[in-house]
Amino acid sequence: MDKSDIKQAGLKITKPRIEILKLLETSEKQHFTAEELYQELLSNNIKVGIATVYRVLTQFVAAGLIMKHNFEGDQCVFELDRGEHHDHMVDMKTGRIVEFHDEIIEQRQIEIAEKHGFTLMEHSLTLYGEFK
Amino acid sequence: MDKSDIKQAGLKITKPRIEILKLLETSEKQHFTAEELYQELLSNNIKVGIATVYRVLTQFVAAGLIMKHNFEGDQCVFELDRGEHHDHMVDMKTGRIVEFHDEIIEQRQIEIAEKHGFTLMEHSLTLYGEFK
DNA sequence: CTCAGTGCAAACTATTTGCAGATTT
DNA sequence: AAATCTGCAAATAGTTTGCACTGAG
Repeated sequence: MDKSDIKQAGLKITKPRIEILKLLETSEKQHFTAEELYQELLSNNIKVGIATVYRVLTQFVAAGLIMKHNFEGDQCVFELDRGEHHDHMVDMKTGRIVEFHDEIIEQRQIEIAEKHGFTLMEHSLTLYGEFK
Repeated sequence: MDKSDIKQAGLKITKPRIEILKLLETSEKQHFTAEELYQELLSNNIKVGIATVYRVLTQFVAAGLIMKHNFEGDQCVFELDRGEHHDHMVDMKTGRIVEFHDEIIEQRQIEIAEKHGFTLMEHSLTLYGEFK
């Protein structure tokens, strides 16, 4: 149940929060900019302010419910954190985003970090190109 | 010689361009935000406007002289394109940036792209953590 | 001399914040 | 009722643009 996640994060269960989480959970599309979420809510006749969308997203990121990505371009995208780490391929023409995971790369990163005396906390790998 | 690079890019050889390129070429620091470059130029008693710095950087990126990176946070960083591809490790405490290159990871990315019918054009891999 | 380049200030875009009223618990 | 949350509008931060002047070729 989604609502309990909100509560567990120490946040009150409000309409904007429920609806944003629902969108991220049930949409076919998995990655949204704040603006896209905002527009989507409006289309669904849910009145919210864009400021609330940003605030809620920030809180959800802090709570570990969702993740925030900084792809190329000027907007960040958000997606539900389903617990399975993955990286992204971004189609530069269409904006389509596909996820992937590769153990060899993951492993290599750890080795490289060790070799450099670097405590690896997170990483971001994004491939840019075009789907045929 | 740096000036010829500017000319080859179809740009006139002007003070701001020469100085920005020189900074990127000769500084110990390899990665700069637009603001840092601007401040550095001012400290060296070179009068430029921040708008010019942004314009010149954009032109240099288009010309392939420099590269632009979108690490976490809100500012982009620029570095000279020395032709040798590399990825980055960013120290989240100090901001220190160290470059690395790993053939296995590079290779893996190509394979993954192929497997997904994706024409890989560029990629960005950044490790976040802390140097010991 | 001509056209590209520059500085300045104003414009823009994405995001954040202050505040008074509305909602959750 | 108390504390959090919300919408609105104003504020920010980074970056871009319009314009009249300057400087490179």
